[in-house]
Amino acid sequence: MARYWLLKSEPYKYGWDDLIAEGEGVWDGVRNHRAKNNLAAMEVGDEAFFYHSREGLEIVGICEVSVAGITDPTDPDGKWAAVKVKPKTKFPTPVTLKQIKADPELADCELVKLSRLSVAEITPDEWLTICAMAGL
DNA sequence: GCCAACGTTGGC
DNA sequence: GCCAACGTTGGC
Repeated sequence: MARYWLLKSEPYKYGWDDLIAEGEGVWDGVRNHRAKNNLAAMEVGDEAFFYHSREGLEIVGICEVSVAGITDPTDPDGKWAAVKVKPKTKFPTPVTLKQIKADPELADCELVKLSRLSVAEITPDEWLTICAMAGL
């Protein structure tokens, strides 16, 4: 069963444009257990929103997990998880955090409630709602 | 730049 | 094993 996710990144470190330029990106550097659990639960073909934190504060597009269940190459102990993602769809209209917070259907999502979580799970309902807001 | 929320660390 | 202190993250 495919699940949905949200990946946060600071655009000045690694933004949507960087992912496009590379074609495929390794999602590593996660040092939070809950985020790690989410990473470890991802499967090839799962889709994830790409969210710009600190700057922009909006979901800019959708990427797809291309390789799942790898160990973080930046972790010398090999304890942390990582995945590879490929860009899939750029949103016609980015969905801002403000819009998400303003929508009662989305007010409970991990992104809003756990603002410091860098890898969050998105329910199918939330997924559809956000896609609709993005103009897809 | 500030501060709230969360995670981690270390003393007991 | 508890909890206070500290560091980091991320929205504002």
